[in-house]
Amino acid sequence: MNGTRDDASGASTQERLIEAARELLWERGYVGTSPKAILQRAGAGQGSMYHHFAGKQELALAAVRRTGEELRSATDQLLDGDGSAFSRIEAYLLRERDVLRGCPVGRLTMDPDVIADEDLRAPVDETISYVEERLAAIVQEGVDSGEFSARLVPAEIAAAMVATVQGGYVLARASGATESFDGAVRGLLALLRS
Amino acid sequence: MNGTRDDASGASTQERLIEAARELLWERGYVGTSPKAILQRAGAGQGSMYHHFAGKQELALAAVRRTGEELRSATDQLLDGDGSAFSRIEAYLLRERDVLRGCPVGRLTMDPDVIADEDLRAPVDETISYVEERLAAIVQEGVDSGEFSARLVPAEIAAAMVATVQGGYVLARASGATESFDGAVRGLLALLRS
DNA sequence: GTCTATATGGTGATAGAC
DNA sequence: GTCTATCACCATATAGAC
Repeated sequence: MNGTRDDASGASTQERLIEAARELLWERGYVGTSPKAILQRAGAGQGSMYHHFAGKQELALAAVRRTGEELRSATDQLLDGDGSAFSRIEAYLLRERDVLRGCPVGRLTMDPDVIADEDLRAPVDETISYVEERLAAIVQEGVDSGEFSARLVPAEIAAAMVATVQGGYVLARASGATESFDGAVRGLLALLRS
Repeated sequence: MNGTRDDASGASTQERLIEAARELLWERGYVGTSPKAILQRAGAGQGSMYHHFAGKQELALAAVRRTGEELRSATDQLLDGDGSAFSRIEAYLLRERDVLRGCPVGRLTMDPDVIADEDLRAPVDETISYVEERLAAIVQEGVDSGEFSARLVPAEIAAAMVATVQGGYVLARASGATESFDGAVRGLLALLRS
């Protein structure tokens, strides 16, 4: 059994296929990623993928699920802890990001074949909803403690935060530079402070 | 000469090709759109497109430029006029949108072949920058008139506004519903008011 | 489990008749 | 200007040997 191998170089073929698919889905999306490209990046032969997965969709599903899990877990690390509501939100917004690569989960929402496939869309939806809900709970804490105005609706503020990040990627990729992403985040933080 | 024909049904073949390309680029992006699909939607034969355009890229370029022009012009209509800064910004944010279809310009930033092609990216960048700059000027007006806090940096607030809209599309398409788009916009407006 | 054929249809473009 | 071949190559998947 090799199911326990976990490092990159000595990983099983199945593992390398999932990792190659994750990279390509991030770079090129679902429509822009061919099984051939995945196999080449994974260093596997044609038939290898169809032994482990029924096809492109099933492999992509495994890849998207894992990426979603990773993102939720990274979000937990940023939002857990006992700082003020503002400081935890700031940590989320100012988190180091590969801005010009975009969000590996959010970018999939622009992929027509992902949105058309309930199974592929589900992990995307779950991940984004999870982040929204965690942020909303922290905003609620801030409202309860008097840190934020009681007029704010936590779910709406949380949606604005996630949208600012997701849209920040759009601005940055349009201009080819990270400034507008950083600007959008600073603008939102300024509004939160005022 | 038929270059002056302008309506949909009686439009020239070249015109129908551009319109078909605009629709498909919106729905499926550049990578997801084939010349064949464009020709079928335009009701044109294979060779027709290569008479008017050098290839897929050149046709897409004409389509993206036109979509960008339309979006800038629609933005002008919303932001021109003499209401308060807040009311004009509100008009922009609350504008009627086909939320689940996403932004016909912003969605192209997630297309690897658009971002890799300077000519295709240029009209995307120009359009998004234009909207940001127009909004920033209005925020500046609001700061000057005392409507907004002088601590706000207009370019950052404008970036947060455009990002909220662009990211709102991501939230909506992830969930398959428009609520989170509306929530994000309402959240941003609440922060602007407070 | 992995490999090398092989198959069917799509992609992006060209050639040349009408 | 538009059409119908035609092309070389890619996308996605299957078959079957090893």
